[in-house]
Amino acid sequence: MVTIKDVAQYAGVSASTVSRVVNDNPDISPATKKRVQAAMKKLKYTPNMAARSLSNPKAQSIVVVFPPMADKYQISNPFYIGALGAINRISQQKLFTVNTATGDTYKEILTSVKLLINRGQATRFIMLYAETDDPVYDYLLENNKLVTVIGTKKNADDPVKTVDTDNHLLGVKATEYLIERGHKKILFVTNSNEQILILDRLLGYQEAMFRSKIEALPLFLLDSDEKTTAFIETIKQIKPDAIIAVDDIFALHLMQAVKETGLNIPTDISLLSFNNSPFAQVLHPYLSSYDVNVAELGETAVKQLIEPSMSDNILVPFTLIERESVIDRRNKK
Amino acid sequence: MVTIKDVAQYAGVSASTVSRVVNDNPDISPATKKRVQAAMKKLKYTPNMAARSLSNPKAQSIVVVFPPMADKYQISNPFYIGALGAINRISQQKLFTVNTATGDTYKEILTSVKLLINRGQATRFIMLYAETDDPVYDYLLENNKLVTVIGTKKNADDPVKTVDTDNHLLGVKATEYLIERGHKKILFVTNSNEQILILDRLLGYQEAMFRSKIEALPLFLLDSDEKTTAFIETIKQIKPDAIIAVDDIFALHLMQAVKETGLNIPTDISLLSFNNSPFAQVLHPYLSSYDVNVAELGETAVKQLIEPSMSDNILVPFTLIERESVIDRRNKK
DNA sequence: CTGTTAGCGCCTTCAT
DNA sequence: ATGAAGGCGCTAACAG
Repeated sequence: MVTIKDVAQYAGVSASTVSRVVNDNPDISPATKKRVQAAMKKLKYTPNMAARSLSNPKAQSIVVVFPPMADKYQISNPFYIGALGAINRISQQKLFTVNTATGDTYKEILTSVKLLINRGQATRFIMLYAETDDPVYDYLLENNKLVTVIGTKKNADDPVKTVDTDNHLLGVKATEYLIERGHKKILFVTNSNEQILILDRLLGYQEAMFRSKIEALPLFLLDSDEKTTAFIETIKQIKPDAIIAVDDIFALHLMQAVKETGLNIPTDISLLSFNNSPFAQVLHPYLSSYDVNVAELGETAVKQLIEPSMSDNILVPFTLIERESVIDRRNKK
Repeated sequence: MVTIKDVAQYAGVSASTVSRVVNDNPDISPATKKRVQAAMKKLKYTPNMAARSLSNPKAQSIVVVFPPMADKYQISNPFYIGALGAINRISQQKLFTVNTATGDTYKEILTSVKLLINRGQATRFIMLYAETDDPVYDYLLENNKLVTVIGTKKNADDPVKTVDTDNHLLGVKATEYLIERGHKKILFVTNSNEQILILDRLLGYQEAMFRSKIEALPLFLLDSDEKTTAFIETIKQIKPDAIIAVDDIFALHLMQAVKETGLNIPTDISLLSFNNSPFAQVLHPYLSSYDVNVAELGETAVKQLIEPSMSDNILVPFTLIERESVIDRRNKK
């Protein structure tokens, strides 16, 4: 293994100098900087993370906090693993070590977090979820840790940074996309009305409908199996020409329900959803769905944590993945 | 932060002594051992991992190697995240730090692995996948790292440990389960015949059929969309009373295909699958599926890596999760 | 702008 | 069975 001393010797400088170029210390002459970098490259030097965080305890590690794993649905969303990948990638570049805090319950996650803190002086955290009654979030704040959450903060004045999708805009864009393609009766369906992100999307939908001077249909809340029959009835009565579902997997349920009405997707009803999870491509028609750009979400989170210049609250753009579940109805008239 | 010295002082011993009890050094008197442990507890001492791996470079870290993330399907299997959770949990107990190696491609994963090795002297690895042409596996072996793979080794004499599901037995049990419930014409359907695990399950199926003196149906390989019509034809002709699918998500495709024949699941055809992923509960009828016990797989992997006494190759039991897709046909006669 | 020194928390000889 | 001393690789004052 090649150490900082090897590089120093090879470059004819002291270890501190090498350390300085590694850490981008500004007051170092371009000439020696170049020489040292050449030496590092030549020797294939890679800093030892353990030594690093020993002498500079509060800086070199990022811990990624996962949501409770008891919820298989949530956890099997490739979002989490994708975020981990993205975070890993730039953390490696920036010479940060990444650890993970996991558990089946919030309590276990908290234990995991505490251990990491006591053990390795972890001070930087990325929370992959945002839940209202989450003790981990509270603990981190109480102990003055640096945290950025992918999602929203609990209270407006919490000292945490956030990266998130612009869910309001998402609602607007989805609705406009449908309207542009000749849809008039657009129904917004959700399986929960407790998450802020869902509310935001709904508001976006309503705004877009209003602006297009089309009457918005009331939200249909399908939050239990029992409401499925009511949903089917609603479909038969209202005969919407498009449905916006808040999530791919939920959209799959809707597909099954719609099928029972005898109506066809997408011929009779278009279906548009969010998250672009693998569930979008399980059954035909494959779902058109909005991708929220996990990689950028993850990268931004890391940058917010280690680059002081980054803004505190950032919104990341999304992308529509067009597949089979929405058709253009304009020429049908 | 409380250090080893604090504990030493509090217990009235030297730091070395504390270090020895932390590391289970045998020649330490029971009395002082007890006293030190009390002190540790009292002071809530947790060893600093960075310092630990600095002075004892080759021992304190485990890296978990993920499969390429480009494959969204594979990666969204909660298996990986579940394994990470289990590994995390006992690694924390055993005073090991866990890092992750990730990437979109094998090449990127390899880069990640190399970095970890050069940086933190990582020597212990858990591979979450087993693929025949995987450069990461080769690299790890060439460099004499300690590795256990969750799955199978490439060559019988590779110096790696393995934990795996007994896929042959899985095939046997699944088939027997169906037979016991009065099924006679059992069709085994797969979307690939290249993975060893699938072959093992198939062999298990054939063995069980043979032992029950029931004629085994030929394997149906549904590895492309074009073969769907052929599959539908086969169903109509053969009229199986049960189908074994190699994976939940694949089973979902089969459900859709079967529906087109006019036959009903489970009334006409039972459907049994493997992996017990969240996909099993997306559409009714919810799938009966075999759970492979991720937590134990992960825990065993860690133990194999750090406890010399553990056997090199271990099989972990599985569990059937009964839901709606299989019915008992015995009383129907 | 660069080198020297000390020390981060722990483990491991080497003594005793 | 236990303590003292040195060092792992790196960074952070402090000089100069």
